[in-house]
Amino acid sequence: MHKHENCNCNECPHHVECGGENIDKVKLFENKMITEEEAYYVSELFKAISDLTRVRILFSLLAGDMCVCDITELVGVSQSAVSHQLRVLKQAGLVKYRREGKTIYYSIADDHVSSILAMGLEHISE
Amino acid sequence: MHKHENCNCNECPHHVECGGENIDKVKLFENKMITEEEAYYVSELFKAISDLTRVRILFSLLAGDMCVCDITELVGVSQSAVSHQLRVLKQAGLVKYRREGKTIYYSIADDHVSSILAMGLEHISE
DNA sequence: ATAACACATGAATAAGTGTTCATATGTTAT
DNA sequence: ATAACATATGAACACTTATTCATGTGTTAT
Repeated sequence: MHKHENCNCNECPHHVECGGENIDKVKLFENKMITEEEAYYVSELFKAISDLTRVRILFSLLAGDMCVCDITELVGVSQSAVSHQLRVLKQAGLVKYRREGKTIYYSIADDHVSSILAMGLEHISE
Repeated sequence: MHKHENCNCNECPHHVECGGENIDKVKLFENKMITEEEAYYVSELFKAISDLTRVRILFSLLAGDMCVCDITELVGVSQSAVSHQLRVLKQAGLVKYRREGKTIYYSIADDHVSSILAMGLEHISE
């Protein structure tokens, strides 16, 4: 870390003293640090649960498989909006689907997803 | 549910047949359904973990308390950006902080947050 | 009091996101 | 084949959001 003036630029970190005491712990942890790629996937995962409509869809599906029209009715937005959001949830691996004739049934992808949802609900209820 | 033509409007749900078989389960579940308010808080919670920078900040803090300048160095974005995102995390109740002289130390708010982060990381590692 | 430091914040801008509207796709019944 | 149904999708628009830049606030040392 080099000497500097009071600037906020990125290349010239503007702390000298505080870095001294913690820098060892920092360096130590830098190896175990989550990778950029992992962090990205984690953020994408939670991004899929960060929208009101998608959350309502997911909690609806906790009751069991459900077709798009039922979800639409439960959530109370347009069928188109539900379809768009189901695609996001599908791409995030949070839901899966099966076709039965004209109807397509969506469901929670696995128990892991249920757990995450449960933790979220639990967390806000404190 | 009333008779309808082939329209996509919200007031005129366009399914007749598929509603028949599932509508009981739907009605049954409508009572236990997550409230709009709960869903909103859940979505806000996960929204706070839905950004790459914030995820990297949170996983950094899993190593222990850390001052803003160390976080800035670890995450590799500007100090201003880190401060802005720390505010989001603080408002979401995911981190807390304490002041020691000029330095402000941030830390994970509680074990619940750690659990949610761990589940996220675990989920993407499959 | 002044200067340097550690951090926060307001404004502005660019990029991303969710909904609606219109229409397309795939399925079933006639 | 045609019509009706269940769902998906592309384009457009309003809205949100993350960063940067400049500056402000609070603290410590001189």
